[in-house]
Amino acid sequence: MEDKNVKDTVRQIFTEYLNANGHRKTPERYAILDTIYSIDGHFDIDTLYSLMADQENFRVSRATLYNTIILLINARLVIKHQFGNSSQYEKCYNRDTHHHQICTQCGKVVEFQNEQLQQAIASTKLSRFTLSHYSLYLYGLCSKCERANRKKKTNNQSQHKKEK
Amino acid sequence: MEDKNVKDTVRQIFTEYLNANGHRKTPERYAILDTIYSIDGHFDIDTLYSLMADQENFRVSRATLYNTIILLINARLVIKHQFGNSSQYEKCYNRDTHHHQICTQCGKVVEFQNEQLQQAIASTKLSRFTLSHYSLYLYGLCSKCERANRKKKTNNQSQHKKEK
DNA sequence: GTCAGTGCAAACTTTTTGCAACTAC
DNA sequence: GTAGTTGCAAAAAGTTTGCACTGAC
Repeated sequence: MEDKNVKDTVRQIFTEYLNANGHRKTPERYAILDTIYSIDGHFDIDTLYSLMADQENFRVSRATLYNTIILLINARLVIKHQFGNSSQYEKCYNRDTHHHQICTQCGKVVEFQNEQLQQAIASTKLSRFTLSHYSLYLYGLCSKCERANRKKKTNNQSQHKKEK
Repeated sequence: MEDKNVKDTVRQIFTEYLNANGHRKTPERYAILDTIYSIDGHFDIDTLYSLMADQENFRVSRATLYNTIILLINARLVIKHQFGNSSQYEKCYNRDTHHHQICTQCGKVVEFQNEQLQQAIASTKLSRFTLSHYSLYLYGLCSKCERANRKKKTNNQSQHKKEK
């Protein structure tokens, strides 16, 4: 039931945000918010689009998704990431701060937490800037790809020898 | 002349990279590398394209720019960022590690350095992952936009009062 | 001489925009 | 009733791809 509470809370936050900014409270907007808060991890617009069509049987256009997600970002209920080709989003209310570890080869994204890192970032003094949120992306090779590369390299070398 | 040295060095690193991977050493590739290393800060493909056309009077197609920049990334001479709409790149040889402060309103990007942050990130223990590089983006409002917003908000409120 | 690399244009993908229809207020 | 929203389709923006030609090896 924890989950239901979160959904109710974010709906309320969204309502307040819409009121405060003179936006209308349309069913589309709430349906989008609900769907997003039932997704774990990252998603892009296309995934969200299919998900809503399939599960919620509430069809919204892509244009509306783009419009609404901007509102949700401003309401601090969603954050936007930009790894890979398309923008990725994720819910951010009641979520622990986390960082992203991205494999430059296979594109796999792993989230991790690190108290010390968070602390270091939060305590950074910024001049003439009001921090709202941050993203830390660590790029590198996941163990799987690293192993694959080692294997490939060995093969290449033996091939080179053969050629010569 | 420091600058010339850097350009020579990166050209050499690139040559080694191309040799090691069986790629050809075309004039286009070196012209692109040279142009990139004469740019301070970030650039996108389009900027690079115009810059080469205007200044270096060496015309290369966008396709070649995309191809070459992938090689440069692999050679660790360029890194890729993804804020805003188009991918941003920057040279990375002989540059101090720095972080990015991005205004969510006007899109302005400011670089800054912070020893403590760097240390914290570098010393983070990662499981099953080989770190190659990282990006820290701090999102928020620059002082200019913040001031503008305050002004706007005040105006809106007085307008509301009038309407009522 | 060969094949990787290039330029060009077309294709593709993601996001934005213009406009008519709709509906929350 | 009216102005903010929506859906749709077209357009824009960024990137990738196919193909014929070129030039590095």
